[in-house]
Amino acid sequence: MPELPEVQTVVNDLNKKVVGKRITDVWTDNPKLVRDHLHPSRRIADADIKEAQKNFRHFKRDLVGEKILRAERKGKNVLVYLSSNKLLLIHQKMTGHLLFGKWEIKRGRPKGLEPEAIKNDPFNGFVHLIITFSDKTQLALSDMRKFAKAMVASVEQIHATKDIASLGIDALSPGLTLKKFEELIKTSGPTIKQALLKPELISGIGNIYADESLHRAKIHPQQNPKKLTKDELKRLHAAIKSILRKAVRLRGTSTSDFRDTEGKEGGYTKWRLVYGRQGESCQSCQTTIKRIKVGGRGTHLCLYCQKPLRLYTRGKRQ
DNA sequence: AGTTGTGTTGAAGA
DNA sequence: ATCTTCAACACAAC
Repeated sequence: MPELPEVQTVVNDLNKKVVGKRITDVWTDNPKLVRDHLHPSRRIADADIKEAQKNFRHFKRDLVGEKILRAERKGKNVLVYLSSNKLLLIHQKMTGHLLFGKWEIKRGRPKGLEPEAIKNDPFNGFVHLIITFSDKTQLALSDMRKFAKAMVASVEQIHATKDIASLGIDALSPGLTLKKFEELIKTSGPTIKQALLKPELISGIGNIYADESLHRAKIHPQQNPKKLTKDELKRLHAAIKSILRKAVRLRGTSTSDFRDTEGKEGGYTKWRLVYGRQGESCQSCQTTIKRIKVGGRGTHLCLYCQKPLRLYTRGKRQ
C-alpha cells in the first residue's frame, strides 16, 4: 500500500533515474487506467472500451517526445513534470508501484528482463503500463488489482484537479505544527483513526502509518478526536512525524505488494509494531495484538497500551 | 469451490 | 452536512 513514505521513495528514485530522459513510446493493456483531468474519478465501463482506447491514444500522444524534468510527491500522488509545461499524474492506489528496468512484449504480455528483482518477484509481474525512453530504458506500472490511475495535462490543469486541489496539508510538511495539527483534528470525527485517514485534512497517512502512530502515541483508534487531551495530541503529532520520517529513510513498508523502482521491498516492514501483527505479542507489554474494524477499515492495536477508557486512581492514570 | 477479506478514494446512499 | 457502505479489481485464505 503506497502511503507517504512509499510514494516518497518512488519519487526520490525517479529523480535519480529518469530525469533528463525523453519519452519515445507508451504501452498499455489496460487503457481504462488513463483518466480525464476534468473528471479524474470517472471510470470508463468495459462496454465503452473504444472511449478508453481513445483516451489512451491522447495520453500517449501527449507523452511521446516529452523530456522528464523532475518528480514530486503531493499526498500519495506522483507528479512528473515534463517539458512543454505538462504534468503526468500517477496515483498507485492500493497495489500499484512503479518499476524502472527493461521489458519485452511477448504475445501481447510484458516480460521483465531486468533487474533481477523484477524478473523473480511475482508482485512485480502485473505490468499494465510501460513508458519507454530514448535510451531504451523503461518505467512500468505493476498493479495487481488495476486500481491505479494516470493522467497527463498542463501543470495548471493537473493542479486544478480535485485529486490535487482538495488535498490537506502534507503530513511531513513543516507547516503541520502541533498547533495546526490540534486545530485540524479538533474539527473532525467520528474517530481519531478516521480523522488521520482523511486526505482532505492531512495528506499522506494511510492504514499502516495510522495504526503505527496511534500505537506509538498510546491512543485507542476509536477515541473521539475532539476529546483527546493536549498531551495525547502532542504524542500523536510527534509519533506521526517520527514514524513517517523513519519509514522514508528505510524506503517504505512492504507488508504485501509494495516495491521500490528496483522491485525491492521496503525496510520499515520489520519495524512495524502492530500493523499486520494480530496474534503476536505487544513488544511493550506482551498483550496479544488485536485486529478490529474502525470505520470499515482493518485496524491493529494493543488493547493494553491503547486503552479506550480513562481510568483514574488517586488522580493518576493507571 | 464458493465466499470473504484486502485498502485508496470518491460516489452513492442513509 | 455527516456518516456509512459500496465499487473498482485480482488474488489469497478460509
